[in-house]
Amino acid sequence: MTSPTVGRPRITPGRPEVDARTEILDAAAALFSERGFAGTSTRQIAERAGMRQASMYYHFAGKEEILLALLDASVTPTLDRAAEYLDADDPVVALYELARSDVDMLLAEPHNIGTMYLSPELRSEVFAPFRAARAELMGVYAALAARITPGADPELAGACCMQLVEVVIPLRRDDAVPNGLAESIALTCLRVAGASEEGISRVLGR
Amino acid sequence: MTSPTVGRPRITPGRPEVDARTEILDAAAALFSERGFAGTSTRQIAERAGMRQASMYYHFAGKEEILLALLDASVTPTLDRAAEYLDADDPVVALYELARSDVDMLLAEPHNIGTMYLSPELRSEVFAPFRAARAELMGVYAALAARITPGADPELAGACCMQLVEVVIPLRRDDAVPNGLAESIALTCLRVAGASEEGISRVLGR
DNA sequence: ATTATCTATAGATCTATAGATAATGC
DNA sequence: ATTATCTATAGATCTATAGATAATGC
Repeated sequence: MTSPTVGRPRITPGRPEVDARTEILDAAAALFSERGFAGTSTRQIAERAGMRQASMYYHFAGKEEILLALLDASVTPTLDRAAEYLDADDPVVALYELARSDVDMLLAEPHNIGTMYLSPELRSEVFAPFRAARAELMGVYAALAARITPGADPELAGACCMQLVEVVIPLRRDDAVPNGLAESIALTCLRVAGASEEGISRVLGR
Repeated sequence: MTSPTVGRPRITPGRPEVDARTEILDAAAALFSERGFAGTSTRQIAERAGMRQASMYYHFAGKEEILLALLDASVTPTLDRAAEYLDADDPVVALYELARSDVDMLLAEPHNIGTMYLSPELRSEVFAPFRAARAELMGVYAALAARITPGADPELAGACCMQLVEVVIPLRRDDAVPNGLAESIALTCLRVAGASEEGISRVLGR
């Protein structure tokens, strides 16, 4: 977790208190978010992380493994939390809280890593676990929406809610995140899922 | 518009009735949508278009110009149409029709070119006109939403409506486009914009 | 001896240009 | 002569590996 005491020193010393792996992940997150996966070279990552291009390979087997580590770190806590909301007593409150916390999570990431979620490189087999986790998250949105409005197409409602949550990605990219965004989007998700005015005021009046 | 009669023949003849420029655009749209801009090489584009890599440069100055042509062709008709809805008598009907036709347009594209809208390569100055057109389209959504619910944040409502319309992009990528998608999404946009039940039934009962 | 870096580089790209060539048109 | 292709290639990457090196730890 700190600069190594062992091993050949870097030409320019790394940040103290941060280990090399974290420096690489942080550099890659910034670059992937801004230029995309294919548009970022291993040299750029290493340079931003304060080391030589080849040194990166001591910590990661390749560029894909770096992206995989970033995506896993971003989706795992989200999914763990979503599972808790699934069996909540009140699906309206649960959907609100789920959407709100997902938006907050996307805002709390040090870089706008959500930009990568739609990236075509994720089609590769390497990222199958990440795609599966995303599908599972969408399933939670769909299940909550189905409990709120039993008649509607739950798949579509789930996709719409997730899509709506992810509006934070372009807004953040354009530095256009307003105050109270998470609550606004969560509320909008309730409307998308067809929650009644009564259900909505139940959430707001807590 | 047809295979050229003049000029050195291709090694493998192109599709008849389609000019080379169109073949290049079509090949690039397919590849950009599937692998992204940086992930697609000029060689891949040319090969899919049935010509040698260098021959492409007779028709386009470079890879960026191909993408620009594709994006322009996709956004220009959309924007022209949007302007007509702006001054409609009934903003609820107008928002519904705008969203519906945008979804239909994204579905009608021969390839899922909407995938490129979030691509980080679009930050380049070359694509400023495209970004401006998108901002203008979002302004139309915002203006209609503001007329429907004067109290709310119009910027946010516009962004949410556009984001919702673009749910068609991941759905199409996953081959999960249900019947009546355009109408469902357009209706959901009305809910997002805060349309009253009365306004919604006005749209549905036409 | 172990660790974490470094330098150097092989081999595979990739983009764009130069210049030749094979058609038609005049 | 004009057009639309071709071949060939320069020059700039880019990824990953091999092997050397400079620290600490034992």
